[in-house]
Amino acid sequence: MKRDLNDEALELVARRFAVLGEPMRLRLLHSLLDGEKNVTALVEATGGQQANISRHLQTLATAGFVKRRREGLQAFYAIADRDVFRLCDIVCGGLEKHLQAQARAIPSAR
Amino acid sequence: MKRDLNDEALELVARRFAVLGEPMRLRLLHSLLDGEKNVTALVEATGGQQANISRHLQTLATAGFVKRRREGLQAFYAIADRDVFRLCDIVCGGLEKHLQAQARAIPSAR
DNA sequence: TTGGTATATGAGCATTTAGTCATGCTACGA
DNA sequence: TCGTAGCATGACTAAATGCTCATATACCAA
Repeated sequence: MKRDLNDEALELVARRFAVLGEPMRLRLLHSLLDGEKNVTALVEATGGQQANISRHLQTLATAGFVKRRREGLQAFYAIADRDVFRLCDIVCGGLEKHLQAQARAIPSAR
Repeated sequence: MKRDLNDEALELVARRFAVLGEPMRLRLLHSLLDGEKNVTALVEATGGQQANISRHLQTLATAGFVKRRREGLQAFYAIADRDVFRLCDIVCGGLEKHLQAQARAIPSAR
């Protein structure tokens, strides 16, 4: 099944992958596995700086991976698209296969 | 199901996403959908520069998404991990949902 | 109104990375 | 052996991006 592949769509798809291509953002998504949290809680959970966490959350929200809910002073973030975990599972699976293949290629490392 | 989340694994997973986070690399993978191709063919198919294509292929190969086969003067590349298309399908699906949600949020754009 | 709290954001620096040019390397044919 | 074709890679530039500091904004309580 050949997909229509115009430049704009390609950029959008690549952009979504790129958003997931940052360890801190994956860490944030992981922290949100057990439900929504406010920024302060995410700062503590990830050990990052508040400004940085806030920016990453903005990036994740813009891409639609998380959603934001304001409640008074606080902003609560939650997973908006659970497909993100299917993606991570597939990547992790591929990663395992790849690392095993590398291990086979370098027997001394086994 | 909580995953063990050490920094190293996180970097590896993020790295794999990041590799898919470039339009030209997605274009290359797409070009390889119908079977292996040599570098020259991929240069023509994507309209890129030879040096750049070669670098992107290197990146894809290091991540294990494509494999390389030398035959005389030529280097043939082929998809090594078809899961990459499952990933793209999920991202495309999420992208559609996200764009539709944005469209609903900005009725004038409909 | 004043002060404090939670989050967002402007500005700047540092790092990474895509792209390009030139060149190197390897295999092959004459 | 010499020349050429196909591909890889060193060196460089430009752009994008993550991070941090300081500050702005929004909200709440006294």
